[in-house]
Amino acid sequence: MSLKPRNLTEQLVETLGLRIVSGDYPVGDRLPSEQYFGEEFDVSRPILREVTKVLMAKGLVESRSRVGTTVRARENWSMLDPDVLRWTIQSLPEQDFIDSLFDTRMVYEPGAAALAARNASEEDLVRIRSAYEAMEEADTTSDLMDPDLEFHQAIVDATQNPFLAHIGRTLYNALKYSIELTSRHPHTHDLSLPRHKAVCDAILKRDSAGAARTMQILLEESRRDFVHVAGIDETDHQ
Amino acid sequence: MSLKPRNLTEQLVETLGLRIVSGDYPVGDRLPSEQYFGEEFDVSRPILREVTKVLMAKGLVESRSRVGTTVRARENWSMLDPDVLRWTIQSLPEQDFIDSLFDTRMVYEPGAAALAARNASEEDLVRIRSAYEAMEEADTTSDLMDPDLEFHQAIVDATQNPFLAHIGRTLYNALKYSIELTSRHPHTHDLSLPRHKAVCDAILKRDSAGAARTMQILLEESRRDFVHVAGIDETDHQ
DNA sequence: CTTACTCATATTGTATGACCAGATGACGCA
DNA sequence: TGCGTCATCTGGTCATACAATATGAGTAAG
Repeated sequence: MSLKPRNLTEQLVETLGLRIVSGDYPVGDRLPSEQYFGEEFDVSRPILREVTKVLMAKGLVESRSRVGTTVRARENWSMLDPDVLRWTIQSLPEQDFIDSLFDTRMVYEPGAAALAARNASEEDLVRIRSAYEAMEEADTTSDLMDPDLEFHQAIVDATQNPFLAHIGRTLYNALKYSIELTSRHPHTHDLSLPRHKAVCDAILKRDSAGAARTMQILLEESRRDFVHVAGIDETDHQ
Repeated sequence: MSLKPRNLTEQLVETLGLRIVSGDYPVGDRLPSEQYFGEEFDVSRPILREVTKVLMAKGLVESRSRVGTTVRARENWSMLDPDVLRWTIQSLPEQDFIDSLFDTRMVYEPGAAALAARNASEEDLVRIRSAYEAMEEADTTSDLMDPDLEFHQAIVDATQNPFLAHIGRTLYNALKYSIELTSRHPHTHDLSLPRHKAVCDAILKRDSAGAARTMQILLEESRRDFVHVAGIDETDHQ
């Protein structure tokens, strides 16, 4: 996934972005000059300049004319940028990432579900139900992932709010990438399907309070599934 | 604010980004070639290429080799990117933007406040209280804005969650920019200060349920203040 | 010895021109 | 009409050059 660098610039963005997020170049420090990087990677300066511009666009660095390019403080990084997120996953301990991710989901997804119950169009409702039905038909936990994410995405899209929809899209992609990266699918609870159904039904009935409540329960359980997997993994290593 | 294009690339990013977000180049359409833009703006190709890379990094366009650069679907845009947000504000009807923004805040800020009540460090608590005290000392509504935003920022930072902190930072900056752009400060309600105090106290007492509840009330009121201003403005124009 | 100035250097900003390779679409041929 | 060929367009990459200024070392003045 996303490991198909189509050109030199993307390759270098990948390399340098990961280095920065990993802390190889500490916050506040100046990056090596364009000329240096040009020699290290054997690419021309225009390429390096394109790379720098991309990293600037993602908030990782800032460039001052005739001075150099410095790493910006973490709070300026575009944490929800797909690339930054991916680099974060690759360089952070997995559990920390999962914790932050689920904290975020639990903060905003119940409210998003409530809003979706109010704002969803007929097409949105169909999409949500379809996603749920696809979950019912999944055989293995890995088959379950895509419809599951589609279910959640359909809900946040149904809020009709571009910010919420975007946040959801980004987080779910990150979650998916994280699962694929570790090849460890969460151990799905038996109650998972009924609880998704509860959320689905609440939204279809446009019961926003119920949507929020059931979504919260769903997320708590989903989080436990992840913790469970992580726990198994740790004991395996001992 | 942010109207200080330091170099050609940033100028052009500003121009083209705004054009795209405004819909001058429809979604799915191909942008004019690099050569064309080079002639329209009288800049060299490397500059145009840097601009394109930046717009790609923000999710606005995608570039396929030997084919062209096309505008991506809106759901791929990095809606929380400061630049994209600014262009959105400039091209969207203001009320739509405010609505979306407050919907988002109301979805995630009560939960963030609750999390902050649990996770805040001692420094965070001091910062939150200081921000509140600065609000008390403000004389005019425009003096109130900065401490107000700092108050909310301090709270989301106190969650210790990089995603939530980043979302907050971005949205508050957008809100600030929107206010400054229209020069219309919200008509602050008399109960605004006590209600901020309620949130502050709840977090200081580490009462997460109380923090969520008081924050929700605060936001509902704050939203009304904005609607009020917008209403006044409309009647003025008639 | 301290301060102020000068200047070479380093570094980013910009432009030009060139070549490559692949996607595209028009054209001509069967 | 249908197919294959090919000129053209477009982005990808490179080499090179010059501009402009922040920086810091070195120098001169006090």
